[in-house]
Amino acid sequence: MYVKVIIEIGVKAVDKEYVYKVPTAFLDKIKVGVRVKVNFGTQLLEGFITEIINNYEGNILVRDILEVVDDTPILNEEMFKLADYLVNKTLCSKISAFQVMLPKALKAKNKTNMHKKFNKYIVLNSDINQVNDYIASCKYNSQKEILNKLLNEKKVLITSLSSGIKTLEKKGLIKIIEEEVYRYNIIKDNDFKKVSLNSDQERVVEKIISNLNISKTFLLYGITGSGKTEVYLEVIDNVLKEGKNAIMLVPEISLTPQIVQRFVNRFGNNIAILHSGLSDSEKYDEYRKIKEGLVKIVIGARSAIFAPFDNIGAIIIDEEHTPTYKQDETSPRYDAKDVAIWRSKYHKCPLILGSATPSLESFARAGNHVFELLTLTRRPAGSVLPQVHIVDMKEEVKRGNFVFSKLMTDKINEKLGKNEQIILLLNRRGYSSMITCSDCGYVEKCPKCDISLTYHKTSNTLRCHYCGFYKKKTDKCSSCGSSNIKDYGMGTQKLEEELKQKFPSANIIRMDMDTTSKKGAHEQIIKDFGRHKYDILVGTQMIAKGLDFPNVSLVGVLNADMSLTIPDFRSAERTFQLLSQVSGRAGRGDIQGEVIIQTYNNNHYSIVFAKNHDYLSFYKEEMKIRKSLSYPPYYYITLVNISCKDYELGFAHADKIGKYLRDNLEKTTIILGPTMANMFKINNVFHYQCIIKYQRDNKLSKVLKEIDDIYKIESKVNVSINVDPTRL
DNA sequence: AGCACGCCGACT
DNA sequence: GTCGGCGTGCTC
Repeated sequence: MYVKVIIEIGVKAVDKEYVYKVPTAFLDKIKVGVRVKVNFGTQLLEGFITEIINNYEGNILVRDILEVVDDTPILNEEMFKLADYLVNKTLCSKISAFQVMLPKALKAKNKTNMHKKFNKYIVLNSDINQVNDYIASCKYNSQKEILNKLLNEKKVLITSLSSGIKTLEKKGLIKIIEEEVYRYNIIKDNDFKKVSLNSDQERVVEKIISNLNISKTFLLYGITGSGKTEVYLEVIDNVLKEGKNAIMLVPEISLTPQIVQRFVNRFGNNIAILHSGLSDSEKYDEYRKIKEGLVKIVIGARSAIFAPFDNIGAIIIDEEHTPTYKQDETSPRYDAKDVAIWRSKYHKCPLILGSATPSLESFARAGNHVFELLTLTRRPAGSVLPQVHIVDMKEEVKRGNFVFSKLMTDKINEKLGKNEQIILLLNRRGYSSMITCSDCGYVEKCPKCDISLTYHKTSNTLRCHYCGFYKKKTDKCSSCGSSNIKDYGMGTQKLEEELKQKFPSANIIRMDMDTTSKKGAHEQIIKDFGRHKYDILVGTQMIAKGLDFPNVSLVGVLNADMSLTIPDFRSAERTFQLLSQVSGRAGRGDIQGEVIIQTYNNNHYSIVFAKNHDYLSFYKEEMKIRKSLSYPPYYYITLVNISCKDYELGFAHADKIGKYLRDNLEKTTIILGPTMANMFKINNVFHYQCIIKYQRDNKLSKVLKEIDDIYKIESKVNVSINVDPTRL
């Protein structure tokens, strides 16, 4: 007897089935889906049995299986089929498809920290200039890589002490810290009372539970405060009554104890929570609880969609528009929504996508009756929407107010005087440099792609990283003629200084990547702010979720334009979503909330429609633009990224790939590029990209596979393919 | 990914 | 003379 085995190596070149012989002693232990230990080259490795075959007729010398690891299969039939789907859809390796479905603890190489409660991290221990000097003079690539990573990420999780880390620690450039792994400890509140549903919610719940045994996707479009969570709770309740299980995805950022508490109150300890704060062994514990049927509900971020239930009754994806449901960085580049649709078909159960600001893709699908649209439009009685002011910063700048408009200053003083709290939202700056007019806020755009042009210092040009269009940088703003144009951005630090100077009596807390890198720091800040330890909370997007504080009467958006000028065709959509979230947070009547949005683009439709809580008008306007420029949802997009350490060689291959795509895809398909990717040079590797736009192309998947196959052998040039990317 | 093999430069 | 750097190639 022989078996086919997929080896546990995450490399495309060995992503195939290898045949091994089964010694007679193991004959009864061999099953498809169990792990085995085998010799592979000179190494001892683990792999998964994918097929049992009776005889092998190839002429390769077949080796023996050394050990059978599991008594019962790790992979079931659904997982095999789902892996096939992922391989086809995202062009990932089979082993990476298996790995994404399983906890890391099952990996053979993962022998560290199985029972530890602490994670080890490395952080920088000296100033940035010193680090940069060291990088410039150091000849060891591993050390340079560590330092570069730390410069980008500030804190890096480590599983072992490499010699590079040891050396850097000895030299005092970095230090190793240990942090307790954060754990939820939520106890059912027995005093809690079930909220009764209003007629709107009842109608929606009825519709869903009358389809509990059908694979069907619902788009639950419910304005902020309309009670989507009660609908989820009720649907899950019905699913459990049928003896089935439920999966609910929420964005990592809103996986807060408060949300979890509501589910625990209703369903007790029937719930597994999967979030990034768990250690590998804790994730493994949760996985086993799910697999062994000890829990009926899974709540978690993106990867929780793979929860190994074998009788799913409903899948819910809350805040479905959130881009993090798509894994863009690492293979498999899957979209949890696609996996959810696949699983809902497999299990014949409904999928509910909920949002107050649905993605254009989902709303368009609802319009085409691919999804069924359900709406919740009623807010609870007594709730009052905040008053939203838009401030034109072009006028303010003329008066010398660069950071705080007059209205913002006055309102902050007013609220401080009444002992009420304030949240200030500082949009994070885009990742590439744009040239902004300080007088009118105009950012030069590509005439063909309608995205911001990025400034390239070396050639003094403004370039579009979608299509390659470029023009020389001029000294005058092409909108207002002002010569006051520069690479302008307001950092959190500058803002903080100005805040302290202007409002010296206020207690201010900052919340961003720097202040929340410690586990639990995020929750601590929210808790402290909720207890009014601080008057003003300043932060980036991450605070937009947690604006539900009864004593907050003013939310200020300091630079609404920052997300608008990010060179991405979805920048208007992202801006609308963010501002809607900020403006839709209703007060309970006792304190009237106010929102101030500062912007240079005060007439931009995404800002105006967000102020008016008008999703439908935004949708219509944005769809027109998407249509005229052939963007999603009218066209699909696939991104081909070509990277290479050698500038010339990288370009040559990118060019060749571009030509190949043009020659072999259908004529209706649009191919842009190759261009230099937005982040062109990272860690001395050059990145090029081709953008493929298509409505239907029967040749695409074959052509992409061909390219992928060629470059998994080529070692100097790396090609990664991203189907339906969330950003370009 | 590892690990071996193999081909060049700077050391006991 | 050799130790060790990392480019290349292979793994049932």
